[in-house]
Amino acid sequence: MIVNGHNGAGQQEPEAAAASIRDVGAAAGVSYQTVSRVINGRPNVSQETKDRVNAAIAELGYRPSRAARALAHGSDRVVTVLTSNTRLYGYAETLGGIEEAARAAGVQVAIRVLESDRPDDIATAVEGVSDPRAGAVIVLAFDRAGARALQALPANVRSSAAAESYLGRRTSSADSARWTWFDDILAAEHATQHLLDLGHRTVHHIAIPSTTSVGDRQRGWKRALEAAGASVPEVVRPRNWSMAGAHEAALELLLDPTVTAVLCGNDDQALGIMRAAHDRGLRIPDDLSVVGFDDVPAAAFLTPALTTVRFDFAALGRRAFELLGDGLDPAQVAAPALVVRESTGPARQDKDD
Amino acid sequence: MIVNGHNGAGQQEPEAAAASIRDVGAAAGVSYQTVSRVINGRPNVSQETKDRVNAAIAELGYRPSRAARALAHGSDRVVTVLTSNTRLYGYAETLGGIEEAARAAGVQVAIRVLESDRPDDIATAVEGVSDPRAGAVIVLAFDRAGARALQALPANVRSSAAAESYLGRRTSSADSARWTWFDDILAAEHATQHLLDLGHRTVHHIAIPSTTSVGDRQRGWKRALEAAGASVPEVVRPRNWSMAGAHEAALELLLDPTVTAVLCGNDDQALGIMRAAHDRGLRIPDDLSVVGFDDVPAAAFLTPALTTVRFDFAALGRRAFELLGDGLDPAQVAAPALVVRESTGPARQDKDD
DNA sequence: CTCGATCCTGTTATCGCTAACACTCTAGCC
DNA sequence: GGCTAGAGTGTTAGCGATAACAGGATCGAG
Repeated sequence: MIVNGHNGAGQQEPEAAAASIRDVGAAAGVSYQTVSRVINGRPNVSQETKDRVNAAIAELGYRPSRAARALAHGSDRVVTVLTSNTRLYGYAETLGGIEEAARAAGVQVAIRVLESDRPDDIATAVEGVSDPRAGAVIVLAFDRAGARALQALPANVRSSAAAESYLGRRTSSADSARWTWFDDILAAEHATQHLLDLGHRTVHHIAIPSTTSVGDRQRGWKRALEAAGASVPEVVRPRNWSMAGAHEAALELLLDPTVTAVLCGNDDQALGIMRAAHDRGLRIPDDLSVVGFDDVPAAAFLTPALTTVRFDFAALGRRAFELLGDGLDPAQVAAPALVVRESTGPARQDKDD
Repeated sequence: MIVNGHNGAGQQEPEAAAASIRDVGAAAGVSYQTVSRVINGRPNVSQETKDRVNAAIAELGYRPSRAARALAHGSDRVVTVLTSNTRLYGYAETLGGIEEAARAAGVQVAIRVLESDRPDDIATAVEGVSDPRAGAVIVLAFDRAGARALQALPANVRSSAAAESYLGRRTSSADSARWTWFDDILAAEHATQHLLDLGHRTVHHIAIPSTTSVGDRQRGWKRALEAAGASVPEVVRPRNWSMAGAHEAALELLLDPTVTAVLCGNDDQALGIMRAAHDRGLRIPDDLSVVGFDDVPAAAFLTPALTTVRFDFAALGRRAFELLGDGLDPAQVAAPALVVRESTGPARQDKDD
């Protein structure tokens, strides 16, 4: 990253030494302040001067220094996204939404990933992005690491957060933070209800890590079950948030013949379960109904195509970016919607028939 | 992003106004230069002074200004990744690798996505990242937009590139750029050979967009076919780089009963084809063998599990980051490997039997 | 007891840019 | 025809840090 400032050839070589605003001014025969005016499209510069300056800029290959600009101006147009993951669908999609909105606003986006949810790692990460004079930060608080980072953020840095649900009610963090979230509870309730309506006696649930011990998806699932008077099976907790983990856990779960419907924490898990069903000789949806969460692109092309809850993560990201501005109240993005495809069907009457 | 600098309450409120290095110095009763020394772990500062300064820093909640530091030091520890996409598996994974390496090196990572491959969009994007005094840039040159951005990059900005193959031989861009790439040709050759070995008369190919009109995957496929003396079918070009596009194109292709093996440009396309096979009543691998590229996490859990070529994109990203340093020659990352699973099998003797 | 070496700390100049103010013209006005 | 408004440009200060040099103590050695 360190650029060697020396240039043995002196000023012969136009290449090596980066031109500054003063060089441009000198070349154009105007003060460097006038150059600044031209660059920033400030009024009161004659067309002739403008042309001369632009010509000098082109000739010298001049590019303004971001650092100097930020320093003089007192702020930099940057958002830093604080997240524990950049590859999982929901995270990547949200990040994409933030990026789109930021790009449209001419704001640069930086990423800082949280290596773990250990307090010292969180502290280090937060430390690095907490330059209050620089830009803003958006934290993806979908998991514990994110939630902790959000709380660790100093009150004087401009920030907003995208979360699985409204954490404001549970956190001590200041009002300075702004939030966007999905109504996970309602979404899970609908999905569970869909399965119940199909005639399933009850619905099993495979959980994903959450910001809290009990995630909102789990909460909604339980609520629907209780409202319907169905029994509430024990929640399955795979050893990790991956397809392999879900597959492993499902292999175990599917030994139980009373399991006819499963609500998965996300589509990756659903895929793991579908494979486990295949491994156990179970047909979907005849023997087992599966519902996912997220609606990843692959969901529609699987065989059978996956019934899942669609979330507009990109919109969530865009919204989180907007919340950085002033005068906006926390609000939800478009409600999640259940997309019924082929992986859910009527309950079989009795497996042992 | 603009922070309001005024603070009605004056200095009563320790919260609002960001402390500078001078404030810390004043609070600790030393010059701000000494504070700088403490912050940067420079020698020749007494322990007592250090303690006093650290206490003042903690009390004032002081954070150094990135911008000021960058300006004074002449460079900023930032890499900007220039890419046309952040969500597709290969891109996201490579970005992840870059991020890991950068984080380990204490370098911040920024993202700039290319909205299109139109020259003016490329120019705008390149413009924004070409501050030679700031950090370095890594371009993901997997597609045309990326390749163009790479060429448009001024010679005086430190950069490296991750590409589908060694573009150096085709581009006019200076030596200042450094490269990492996979051997796509060989990988495609192996995959095609695998299918041929299974007894397939020939292998059809669905292409993905490339930096050039003929991608290296296509090149390797053709080479294997010719070496085996097999006929070279016309390449299928879906209307876009998505599952839906591949699905659509495959629906058409599979009308042809002579098609028994398909090499897809990537795993997403493979999924689209597998679904199309299902829609056409074809069984995999009995009636049709399918091979993908990338080895996305889902590949192993599909039913049937997908035979595909594994690429270590994260390693590619890490390598691209390393190349930013000095004294390294361009080199390839671990060779791609064919992972044989369930989607490929012996050719059926004759469909019309 | 004086002197140079070593430690510690302060002073000054700069990085490249923007903001605020000052100044010089040229018009347009009564 | 002197005066004011405002366009066009230059001058002077910083922004918050680092780097290079300068200076005051402290200390062992001759």
